Amino acid sequence: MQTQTAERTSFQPKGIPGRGIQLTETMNLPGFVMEFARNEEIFGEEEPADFVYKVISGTVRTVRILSDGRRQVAAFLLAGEVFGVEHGELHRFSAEAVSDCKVALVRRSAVEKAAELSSRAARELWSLATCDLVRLQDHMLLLGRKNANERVGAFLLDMSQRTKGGDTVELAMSRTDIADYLGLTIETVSRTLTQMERDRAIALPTCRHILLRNRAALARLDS
Amino acid sequence: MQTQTAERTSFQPKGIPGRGIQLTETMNLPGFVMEFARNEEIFGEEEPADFVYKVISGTVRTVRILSDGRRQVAAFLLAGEVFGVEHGELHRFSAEAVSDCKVALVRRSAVEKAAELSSRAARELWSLATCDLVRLQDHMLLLGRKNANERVGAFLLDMSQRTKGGDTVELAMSRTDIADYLGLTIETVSRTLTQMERDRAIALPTCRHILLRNRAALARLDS
DNA sequence: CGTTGCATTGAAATCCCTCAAGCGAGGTGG
DNA sequence: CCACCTCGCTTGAGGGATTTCAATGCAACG
Repeated sequence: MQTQTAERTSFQPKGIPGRGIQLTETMNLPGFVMEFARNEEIFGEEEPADFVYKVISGTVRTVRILSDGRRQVAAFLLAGEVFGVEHGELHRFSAEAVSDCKVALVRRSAVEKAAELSSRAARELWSLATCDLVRLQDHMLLLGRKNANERVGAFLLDMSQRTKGGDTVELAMSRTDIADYLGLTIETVSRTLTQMERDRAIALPTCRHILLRNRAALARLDS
Repeated sequence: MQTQTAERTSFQPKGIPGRGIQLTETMNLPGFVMEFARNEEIFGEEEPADFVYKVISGTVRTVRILSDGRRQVAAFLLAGEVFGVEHGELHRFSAEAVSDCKVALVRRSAVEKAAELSSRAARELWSLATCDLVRLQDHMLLLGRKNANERVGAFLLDMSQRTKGGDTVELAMSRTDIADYLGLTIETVSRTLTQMERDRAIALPTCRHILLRNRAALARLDS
């Protein structure tokens, strides 16, 4: 899970240094791009939150872990999405590469200065946070009150919408990641998907490649 | 549950109109105070989010409901806490008075203008959102990965800390509210509290009045 | 061709939910 | 004042959804 992050400590711009990173619509700030291999840690819990991150390509997960190893995936971040924005000085969760991916880093101080200078930037920064809030609230309802079928159904519909692949969903993440995101076990996720296939709601050409055959049936599980 | 909110539609300042509402440290904006009776709705899901709210006294809950009636309490807001800040034009959840309470209202437009004019205000507004994020992330871990004991234990410790009542916790909310907050049933909450009392971790002089006798035992349940 | 890392499947166990009854405090009316 | 009701909380018994434990399948890789 945690491979070396030693290279991080040197902070060598891996991309085009000084080139602007389009963090939000109007915030174009200096930064650099780094690549992370599958399962590599991007930052760890309790580490200083000196950067703000944006996924360029690939998929990232944010994770919280209990002392006994129980794990909760807080979010999956797809290309174009921003993460690592924190309230305090430290990260409250860790971030890891689900697949090999490219991530843009912008100094937090630069982001804060931009927000200081431009109310438009400040508003966009606030918008990032409140977008996250909306997502988290929905997810809280899912974790607190939905059963396994509803959780998996909502997950597939959400991924389908976000990846814009029509009825085809390419999952970058493993069953374990999905389970930890949905508050289930890997076995329950697997069984639920199998059952959905039997019910002709989906097709599973391969385990990472899912075809939505009956969105209505999946949506019916939702509120 | 939903008593009349008709009086809301007139928006008569109930407090000292024009007097500043201390929304955050530096944001002192014109607004007014309203009182809500126990279980009265403060605003509803899908209603225009024209105001930002701050609890003056009493306790408020924010709620999301599934079509079949399943309910998730997203948060309990205590005196001094701000709620109703939204990403879009509409509220994504409803807010109700847990107990009789006083709530200050500030026009959203006023808040946005303040954030426009002062980067300090903008930063504080952002801070409100990210504070919520931290809380929601913790709660997500609770809902996704903790068992009934851990959930109730964490809830008691959290309430104890926030109400600053030492080892005494006065619960403003019913078992139903607690259950819907923790993603459990009312019966499980009740049984868990009873068991904690048997284990001498807490005492229950009355059902709304809880004494923490062994914080370590409660905390041990946490990560 | 064995190994390794997921994913699937089955059987048994468990935790929590559901259903149902009882209890106690508070309010109301006779 | 007491009977009566209501509402919220507690308690019990039984059941069910999900987890746990264990085995198997399967594709990728050296």
